[in-house]
Amino acid sequence: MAQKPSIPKGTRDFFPALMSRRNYIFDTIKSVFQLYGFQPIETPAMENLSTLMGKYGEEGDKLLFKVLNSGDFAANVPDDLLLAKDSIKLTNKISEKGLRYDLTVPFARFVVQNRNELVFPFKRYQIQPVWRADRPQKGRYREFYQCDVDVIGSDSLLNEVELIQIVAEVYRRLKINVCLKINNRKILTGIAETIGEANRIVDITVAIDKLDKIGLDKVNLELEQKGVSKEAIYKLQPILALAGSNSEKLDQIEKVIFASPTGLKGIAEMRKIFEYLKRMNLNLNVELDLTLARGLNYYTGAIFEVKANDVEIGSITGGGRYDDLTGIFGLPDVSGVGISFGADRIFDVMAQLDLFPENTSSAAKVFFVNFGESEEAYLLPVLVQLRQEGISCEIFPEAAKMKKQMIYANRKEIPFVVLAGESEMAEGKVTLKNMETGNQLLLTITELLNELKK
RNA sequence: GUGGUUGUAGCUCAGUCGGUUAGAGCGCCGGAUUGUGGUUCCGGAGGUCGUGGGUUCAACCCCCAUCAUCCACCCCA
Repeated sequence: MAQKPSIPKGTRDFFPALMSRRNYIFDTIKSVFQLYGFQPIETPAMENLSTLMGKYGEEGDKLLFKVLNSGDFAANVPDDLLLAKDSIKLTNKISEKGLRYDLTVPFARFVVQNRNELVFPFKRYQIQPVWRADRPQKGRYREFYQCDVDVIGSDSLLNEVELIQIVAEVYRRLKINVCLKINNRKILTGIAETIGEANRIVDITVAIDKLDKIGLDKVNLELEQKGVSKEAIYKLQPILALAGSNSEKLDQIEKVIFASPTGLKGIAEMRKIFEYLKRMNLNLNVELDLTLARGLNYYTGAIFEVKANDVEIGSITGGGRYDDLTGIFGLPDVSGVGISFGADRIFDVMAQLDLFPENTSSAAKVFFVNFGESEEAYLLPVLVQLRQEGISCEIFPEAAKMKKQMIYANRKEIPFVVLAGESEMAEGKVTLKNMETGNQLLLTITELLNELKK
C-alpha cells in the first residue's frame, strides 16, 4: 500500500465523468469568447525563466516551478557557488526554463515576439494549465487551468465593457450566481497620493484588499506594521467606509482625491464604463469596490474580480487593464486588458451547487452485446452504419457473459443496448433495449436507425 | 515559507484500560438467474494498522523521527 503509485501534491487525475463536466465548462467559456470575436492561441508549458522572473513580485518568483537544464547541469557550476548554498544564485546556473505561472505574461511575450504578424487590436483567448509551487489547500492547486481573454493594442474602455459582458454571459450560461467587483488602480494611486504615501501603494492595496475578510481594525494594524504613517491611516478611514451606489461612491471619492490627476483620471474611466454598461442591459451585479486591489502589480487601470454568491471559495474570475506589460519585453505603449476564468474553482462551485446538466456524459449512445463470431459478423456493418449517421456506438470486444456485458453498459451509462443472437439474425432484425425504461423493441436495421435518430 | 490536523481494506470510517484471531458499511468478485444491467438473497477475496526507530513480557493504541494528507496564514484562480 505504501508503494502505491501517486501523483505530485496539488495535482489531480480526471476520470471520464469528470472530464465531460470539465469540458462542459470549457466549451461554454470558449463559445462565449468566440461570440465576441476572440480567437484561440496556445503557448508552451515552459517559458524561459528570464521571461517569467520578476513579473509576479518577489513572492511569485518563489512560486515558479523551475526546470532543470538538460545534460550534466552541475558540471559547470563553480565550486564556491555550490558551497555557498545560495539557492537563487545556484538556480540561475542550473535552470533557465520554468513552467508558466499564468497565461498573461506568456501572452505579452507572444505579442512582442510576433508583433509583425498580428492584427491589432489583437483579441485572443487561451485555455491552458498553469503551475504554481504553492502549498495546496481548499480551492488551490499546483496545476490548474486558466481561461484567459485579452485584447491588446487598444485603450478603449469598450474593451473593459465587453469583458464584463462576457463574464455576465458565461455565468448566465453556467447558471452560477455571481457578483462582479470592479475598481481602478488609478483611483488607488490617487488615494495613496492623497494620504501622502504614494510610494507605498502596493502595501496599502494589499492591506485594504483584505477589508471584508479580516475587518477594519486588522487592516489598520497591518498598514501600521507595514510602516504606513498614522496620519495616512487616519486619512484613509473615510475612504474605506464609503457606501452607496456606484456613482455615489465615485462622487464621494472624487471630493477626497481631487488633487490627484491620476486619481481623477481613474474616476473618469469608471464613470465611462458605468455609462457604457447602462446601455448594455446587463443582467449582472457590478459593484464598485474601492477596497478591491488584486495582487498582480502589472495592473494600471480597471481591475475586476468575480465571486460566487452561494459558495465560499475566493475569486473565480479576475483581471484588469495593464498599460505596460509588453514594455518589459521591449514594446512600449501597447495597452491591454484581460480577464481570467478559473476553471477549476468554477468546477468546484458547480459541483457544490449541483449545477451540471444531466447529459454531459461522453459515453457512447449505443452498446452492442457480443454473442460470438457469427453475431459479430452480422452486427459490425450495423455499427459502421450507425457511425456514418453520427451515432456513437461500441461493441464489446469479446463474447463475454451477457451479464458482464450488461453491467459494462450500465456502468458506462450507455442509454441503449442492441442484442442480436440467433433468433434476431434469422429474422434479419435486432433487439433494441432502452436501459432506462427497460423496454425492448424488435426492429429491422432501418427501423433501428430511425429509432436512434429520434 | 509559518502554524495546526489526520494517516487502519479500493472508498468512508469504528477499534474499549496496551492483551492473544483488527471490524462495519459501501464497493469489488462469484453464485441464485447458461439471452438481460440498475432492486433482492447467498457466498468470497482483500490489511506489513503510512514508514523507521524506541518503551514494554506484549503496541493499531504510548514516545521520538520521518513521509504523506488536509486545513489556516502568506499569496492567489
